[in-house]
Amino acid sequence: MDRQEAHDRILDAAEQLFYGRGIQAVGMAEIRQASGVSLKRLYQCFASKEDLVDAYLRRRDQRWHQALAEHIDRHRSPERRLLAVFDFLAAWFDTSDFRGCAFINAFGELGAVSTPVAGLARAHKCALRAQLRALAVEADAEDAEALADQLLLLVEGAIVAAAMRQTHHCPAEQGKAAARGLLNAHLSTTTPDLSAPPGE
Amino acid sequence: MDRQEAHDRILDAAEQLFYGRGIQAVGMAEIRQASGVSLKRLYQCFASKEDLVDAYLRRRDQRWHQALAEHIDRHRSPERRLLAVFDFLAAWFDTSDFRGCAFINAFGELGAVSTPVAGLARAHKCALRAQLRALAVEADAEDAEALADQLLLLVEGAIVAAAMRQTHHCPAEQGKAAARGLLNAHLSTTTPDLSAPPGE
DNA sequence: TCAGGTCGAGAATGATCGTTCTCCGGATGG
DNA sequence: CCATCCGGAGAACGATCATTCTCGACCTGA
Repeated sequence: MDRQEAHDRILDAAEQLFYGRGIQAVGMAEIRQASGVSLKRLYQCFASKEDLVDAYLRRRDQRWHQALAEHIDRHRSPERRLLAVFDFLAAWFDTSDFRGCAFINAFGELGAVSTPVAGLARAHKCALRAQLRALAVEADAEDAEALADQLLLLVEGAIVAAAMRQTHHCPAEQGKAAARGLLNAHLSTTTPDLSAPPGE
Repeated sequence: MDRQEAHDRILDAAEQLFYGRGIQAVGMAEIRQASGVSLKRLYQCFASKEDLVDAYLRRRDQRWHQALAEHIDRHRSPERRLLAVFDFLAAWFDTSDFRGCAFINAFGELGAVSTPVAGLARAHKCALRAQLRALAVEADAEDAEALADQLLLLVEGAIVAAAMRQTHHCPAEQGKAAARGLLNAHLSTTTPDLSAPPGE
């Protein structure tokens, strides 16, 4: 097993464990065991647990945004692209190991105590807002900034609600419905009513 | 110092520390020092850290909901009462020690590892939804359940966004604006447009 | 004054954790 | 065949933490 493979296996194990149980709840020994990499190698690849956490969050951020972008890019019409965000969420929420937003969780756990973690969480949300803003601009919203802000609330709210839900009602559907309403409101002076869901 | 006062001082110190820095980041010794209560007494009042965390979350839940209800009850008109939720949030977000929702944070940190914590967090959000539902019913929304769900997304999203924000834009205002839009949409068949903020 | 009880301060205990070190087997190069 | 390096397994170290224990001071009631 070469260095690169060890690196990846460690990061895979760390992601699954950190995300699934919380960062402070999993020790380096457990990551070692789950990855099948020796402790020595582990510390060659990542100088400290802090480094590993950093790498975990960075890779997750990149993958998450890429997956979201791919989901959006399956659609052409600006409205559909915007609403596709919530379809992406719905699919994510149905993942068997879904446990909320890794960044919200990490921020709640370590945000007050680790500036790097707080910074990565903020950067993740900032990038999400930029993505939503771009969609709002595409959709010709009157005030794209305001729409982006409001959509961000819906997205984050849906993620939190989905993480804690006990019922099977899908917060992504609720968010999508709300987003349709907001989008419609932001377009109301120039375009026809979109309140009724278009067939898809 | 009698038992009751010790109990309260411990809980006060624990709340400030747990909320401000995260539960696992603060040790019993620090709570002892901050509360000025001896370790022996601390363990007489709370049999374990788990107990203390439980009590912290229960008291915070009760106080938070009571403060919200009081804020709502300053208004009479159903629309005002509903939107007052976001004024409550705005005031909360401006608190100097604001660090997001204690329950979202606790859930992210311990939800996967402690069933009591997960249960308390879920109960907190469940009560919030019930409160929003009541407001939606008062306001004669066509579908109070759906409106409550959507408002819940806005509230939780606003809390998360406020916890992480770097700018001084207030997510509570964004949430309020979005809520006005949603409320209006839910009333559109029966009542006049409320999109324009009423003077207050 | 004494016996009994309570309390605070902080040391002791036992567990866990991040990190480093030791030791050994095996691969490699001459 | 030998010397050298590298990696794996896991013991060792030092720190921290939750929890308990010790000890001495202080109060109380007779």
